[in-house]
Amino acid sequence: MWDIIELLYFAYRDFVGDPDSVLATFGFGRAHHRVLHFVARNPGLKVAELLDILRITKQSLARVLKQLVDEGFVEQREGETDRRQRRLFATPKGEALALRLATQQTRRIRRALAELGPEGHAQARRFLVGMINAGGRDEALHFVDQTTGVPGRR
Amino acid sequence: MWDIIELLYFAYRDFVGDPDSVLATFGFGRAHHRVLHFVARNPGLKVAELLDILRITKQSLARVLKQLVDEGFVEQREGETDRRQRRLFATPKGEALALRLATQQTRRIRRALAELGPEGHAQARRFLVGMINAGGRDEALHFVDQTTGVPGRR
DNA sequence: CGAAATATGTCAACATGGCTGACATAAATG
DNA sequence: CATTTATGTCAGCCATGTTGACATATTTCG
Repeated sequence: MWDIIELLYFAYRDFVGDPDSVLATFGFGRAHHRVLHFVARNPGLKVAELLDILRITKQSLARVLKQLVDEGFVEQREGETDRRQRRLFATPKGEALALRLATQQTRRIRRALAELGPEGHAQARRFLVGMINAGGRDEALHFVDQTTGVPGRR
Repeated sequence: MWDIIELLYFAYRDFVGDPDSVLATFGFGRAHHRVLHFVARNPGLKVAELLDILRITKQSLARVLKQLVDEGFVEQREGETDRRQRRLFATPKGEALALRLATQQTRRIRRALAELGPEGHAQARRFLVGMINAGGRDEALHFVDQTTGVPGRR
């Protein structure tokens, strides 16, 4: 198992490092990336849901979210049924960036899966799902699968 | 691929979260964990090698390493052939902690792999190796495999 | 041998992105 | 109308990353 522990470390390190240079040109960091990614993937996401995905505090989120909104990557709209809510949407500009960031990571994943044969994707997926806390697994999968707005086909 | 991006995020989040509570009781953070882990796995590691594994600066390393040394989890010994070197070793106390931290993560991994069938370990391993930068892959595998001192059997 | 390269340590200052606690506002709900 | 809910915000702290400059001991090389 020790090999998996270390490989997970190395793999994740390189994986999240992909977007760094692009992010830097916008003055953004990894925190911005995570927010933008999940907003782009889940149009109309509520702030509370985003907090729950990221498991950070309101204040930590506010810092990066404000920048994304101010610079026109994310847009907030009043909830249709509940006007207290600020539903979050990626703007076209935001979606373009999210797509660009994801593209590099996708390339890396595709390359890795290519070495695994036809069942690779399903296998990798099952492994990763199994690594998630049993409790939060359904919730995580909800965000992973039940996506109505993949960036690029809004 | 989007599902893998997100699952990797969730899986890694939970995976690295396992040791947090134990670390907190020692006043340590994740940075200490990483250092202790690689030292325990590679007895006699040179500082330069550790810097290369972690990809952090000398100053960042110094901060956490000093604490680990001061509190008796890691020990520095002069290199036998090159006396400029400070080879790093986990003390018995350090190895015990490393083992304890790894045990939780190992349990999680074992559980995830159990759902994959007999080839699970090899498959997960190949996937993760494929995710590592092609350039640094050999070097990473060097540390993953060529381990002379698994904590617990020193 | 003496100069240069190497391995490591250290100081000061700064950035990012977590955190807590307290408090504010508007809207929904009972 | 009182309470709860969704969100925002202020102030400050902490962990861990960064840069740049410089110090020390030791090895290596011309």
